[in-house]
Amino acid sequence: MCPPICFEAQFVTFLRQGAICMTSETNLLSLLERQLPSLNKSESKVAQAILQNPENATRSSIASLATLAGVSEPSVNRFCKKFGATGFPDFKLRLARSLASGVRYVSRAVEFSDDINTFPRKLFDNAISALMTAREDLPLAAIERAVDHIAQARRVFFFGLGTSAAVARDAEHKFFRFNVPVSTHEDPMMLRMLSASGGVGDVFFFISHTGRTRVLVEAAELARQTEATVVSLTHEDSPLAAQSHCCINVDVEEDTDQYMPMTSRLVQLVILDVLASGVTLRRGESFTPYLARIKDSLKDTRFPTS
Amino acid sequence: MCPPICFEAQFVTFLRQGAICMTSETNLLSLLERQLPSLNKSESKVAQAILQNPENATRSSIASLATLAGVSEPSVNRFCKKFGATGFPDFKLRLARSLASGVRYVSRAVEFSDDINTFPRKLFDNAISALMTAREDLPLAAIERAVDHIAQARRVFFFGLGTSAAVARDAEHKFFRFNVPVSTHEDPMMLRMLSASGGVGDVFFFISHTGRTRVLVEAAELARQTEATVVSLTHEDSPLAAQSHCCINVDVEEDTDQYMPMTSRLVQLVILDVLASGVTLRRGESFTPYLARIKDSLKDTRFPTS
DNA sequence: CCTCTTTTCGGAAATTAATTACGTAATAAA
DNA sequence: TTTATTACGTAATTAATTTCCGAAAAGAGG
Repeated sequence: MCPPICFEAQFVTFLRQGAICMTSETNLLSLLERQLPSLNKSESKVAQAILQNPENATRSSIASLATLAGVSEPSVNRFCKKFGATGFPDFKLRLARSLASGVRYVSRAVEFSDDINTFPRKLFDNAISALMTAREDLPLAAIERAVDHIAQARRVFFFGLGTSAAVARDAEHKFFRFNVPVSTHEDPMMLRMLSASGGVGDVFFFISHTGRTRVLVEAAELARQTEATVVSLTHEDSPLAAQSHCCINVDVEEDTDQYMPMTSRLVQLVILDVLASGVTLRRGESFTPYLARIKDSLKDTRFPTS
Repeated sequence: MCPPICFEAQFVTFLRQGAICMTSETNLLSLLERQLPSLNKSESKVAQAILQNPENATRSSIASLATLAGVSEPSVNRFCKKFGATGFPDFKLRLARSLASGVRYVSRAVEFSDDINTFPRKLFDNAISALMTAREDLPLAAIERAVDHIAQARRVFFFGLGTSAAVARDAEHKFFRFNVPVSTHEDPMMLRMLSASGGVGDVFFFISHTGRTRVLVEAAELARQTEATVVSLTHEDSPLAAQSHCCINVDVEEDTDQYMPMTSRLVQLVILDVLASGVTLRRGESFTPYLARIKDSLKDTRFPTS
């Protein structure tokens, strides 16, 4: 057995030989793409073969992949080790995981060269990846405090502008069920006046992707000067967050589509679902008949199921 | 080589022997859990060993897993085949995929016993899984036709009620950018009157989870009697779909949360993103400065980034 | 309770796959 | 041109998986 120092030396050698470091979270596919230019001949053959049909690569043996790439089996093996795997099977496993995470490209903008077969998938990929990222790092403490505030609220106001107005509207459709007066407003004058009118037990819930919209920040300032509680669903490092008693951080990597917000609002919506569920749980099991009654009230508005 | 009939006979035999059918999308972990009671002694040992630490199972060889489960290697192999894999490595791959999808349980409702550490994750899991399911089966043809209609439209009306009203509002915020008059309405009277007022080039876009809301279906009928085009984003087998020239099927497995719609609207939103992107692509690259101008118009409403 | 049938399961061989060792060719450096 | 280094493949080795077959256990019928 080697003493520890020996292992270390081996590891240094290993790095020298060009091992490619990868955090466990990085997507293997995109790593391959990025590294492609820096690989040597046979390695890049292997990389191309894999990228060309990654799904297939996870199913093949080292022999068939080697044939496909036009290299020898040891080359494939070396390739795998270079990318941090212990060997070929391990590499396949990592690859499968990357594929299954479903999001082939970490986050890719739609391009004008895309066609119907590519861009819808990209958009779904982006949406999924945004939710997965958010899931990994949920601000549970803030969520819990927000639930506390809402569950005890006398009134709740949801304020959002632009895309966030739709989110606020959605929130209104959820939270009215809790026996608390809920409203949404978009008129800046109303925002200011309502904010200034806040009192104990009022919750002003601000929704904003940037957290920098003047109208909202100023309304939050006004609300802050009252006895009311200011909750925000926005980016942590923003003027709006600074004005909040409780900020639920939504730090979605900037939307890849340049011209329309896409993914951030999805995360906001799911977090609002979380809050609504949190309040429901707080209300306790005895509350469900009430929710059921609300739901049933819609029965007669629909055509019966055949 | 066997003639086809032989294969078929083999397949029947295979099923007789208790092969467990699994669509490619079902989560392997939950399948294992479900089937656990119906397995025989050694099989259930294997299943338990896997469920107890699935992550570890993907990393072990058939030998170590067999030892861990206290059975022989062939038993593990038979187990794998029973679950549709071609063998142990293939099974590991499927398992890895299931794990990586991150959504351990296909779709689980929040329960009153849940706490802050479990229910937010469940909701995110459900949302992600809904989007992943939808992504696998995108109605591309319908999407393409809808994009055609919208891209050529003279006017577009987005009609949705309840939760779908928020979705419609979101759509409005996207589609106004295309130089086409867009509006959203919730008043049933307005819906009827507007629908009846349709003409060539008008697109009536109905959004509904159930596709059975009377008000919407009736409005669609009225619109259908005009020269206008009726597009719907709803369930394929619904009265609303029946009234549509073009129905984009959203077939999200019924929301697990009993009292509030959760996941279906997310899919609807992303599909609307897809449509908006589709129209943008149709408009061509020369259109982007225009989009940029719209975006820039908001600059002065925000506090500058520090 | 016994016998026969069916199913379950593991041992060992056979097969297949992956890895290592080593040598040659190619490339870069001296 | 020589030497050192890296890149790559053949062949040998090792490991892992699968198949085959028989023994044991569990049920079915008498």
